[in-house]
Amino acid sequence: MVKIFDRERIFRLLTYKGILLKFKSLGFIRVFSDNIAEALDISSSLVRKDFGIFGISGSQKGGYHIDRILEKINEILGTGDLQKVIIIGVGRIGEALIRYKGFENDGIKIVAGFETDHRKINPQAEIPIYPVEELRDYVRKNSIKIAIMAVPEMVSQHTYELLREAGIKGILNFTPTSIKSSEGIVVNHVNIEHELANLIYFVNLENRKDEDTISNNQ
Amino acid sequence: MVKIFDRERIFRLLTYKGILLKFKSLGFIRVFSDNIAEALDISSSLVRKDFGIFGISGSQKGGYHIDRILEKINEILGTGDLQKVIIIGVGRIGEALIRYKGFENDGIKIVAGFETDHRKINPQAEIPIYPVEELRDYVRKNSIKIAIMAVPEMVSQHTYELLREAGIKGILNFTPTSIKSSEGIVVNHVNIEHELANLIYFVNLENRKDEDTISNNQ
DNA sequence: TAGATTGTTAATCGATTAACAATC
DNA sequence: TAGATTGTTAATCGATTAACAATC
Repeated sequence: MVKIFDRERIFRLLTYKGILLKFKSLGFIRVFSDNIAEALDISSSLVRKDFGIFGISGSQKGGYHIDRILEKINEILGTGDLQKVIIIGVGRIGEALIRYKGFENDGIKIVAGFETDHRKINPQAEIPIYPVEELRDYVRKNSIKIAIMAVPEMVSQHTYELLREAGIKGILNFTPTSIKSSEGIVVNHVNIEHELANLIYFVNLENRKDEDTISNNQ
Repeated sequence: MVKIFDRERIFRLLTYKGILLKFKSLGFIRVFSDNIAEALDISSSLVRKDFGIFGISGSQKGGYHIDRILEKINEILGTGDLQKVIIIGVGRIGEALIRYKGFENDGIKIVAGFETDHRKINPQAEIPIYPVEELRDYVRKNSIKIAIMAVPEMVSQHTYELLREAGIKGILNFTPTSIKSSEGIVVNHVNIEHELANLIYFVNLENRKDEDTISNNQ
């Protein structure tokens, strides 16, 4: 049986990975749940609970072996064989992502981009840009499962259909449109407007709290 | 007293806003909690509960007035006066964000960028790019509270200190480094690697579940 | 041994959902 | 009136935390 972990826990696993790599680079071999907790501003109970759930064990004397945790995390995440990802829509954001180095840490590689604007097509580039017409064939030939969607809002629904028909199983959606994911397709959203608006809300809240405090003192 | 809503609820509020603007553009004047729930794949109980918490009321006959919900949402979010945001780090991602139109919907405007690379400085541009040395003055003179951090990972901690000293109150962090937010500063992370890795996990999970099903049938 | 940490259980907390009375 | 929807209460669910026995 495959255990199913929820989104938050998996995110936390990725955060553990990050901080453990940092600890490792600083020369540490082992960590206590407390070290991780403090670095990430969570409780050590939660760290131990997570590790328990993920089947990561330590010892009462020396805590946890960093390398052993990392191995286990990679195993759970299925890191190992390189994950090939394509980008559909090579505008500003698409291009920024294509050029972005640093996915390699997690065994992720962006292998191609797809565009409707013919001026951007460039099959000879290091990361080739193909016309969207070739999407379907490319996805099948290279058994691509993951796509990043970075097209204009207007065509997002249509693009979703294209990806679905091409056989894509997971989409990271940079479009502001919320897409109802259908049968067997996972869609995750990255909505920068919402992130900003959320941040602004909490910053203004701090202000308002301050004002409250002041008026309460009067 | 200022009510404090949690992160998830505020995000949902933003999603409500999006779908309601869509409904409105389709000519609708009113909605039922059910319409919203179905469009967003959540329960109508939750929609009504949220609305109750946010002080949005409707009628048993005609549901909710879209415009009235939108007004209330904007009121809660504090939309109205334009929110000025700066970007520190004008690399690929920073540049993509600077050029990105579409924040205006939420009353957000990127007003300036800051860079260490002198070749990128351009104070005459539509959205001017200044040297980081001018950050502090600019932030104070223009009472900027929000910054987007899009610098290389190596300098993220240092950049955080710069922003804090300049008086920034909220940071949207595009860096993979997890920053422990200190006194009175809100830090939100956008970690595209993690988003991708998370997506990949869930897609692979679907596969593994399928395999399980097959092997169970044998 | 004394002290510290893991692993785990039980308690707590909070968010979502179900259900339904009140209302139009 | 009959039917449908809101608003709200109580039930459920699940995740986090506190606490502590077991262990090194």
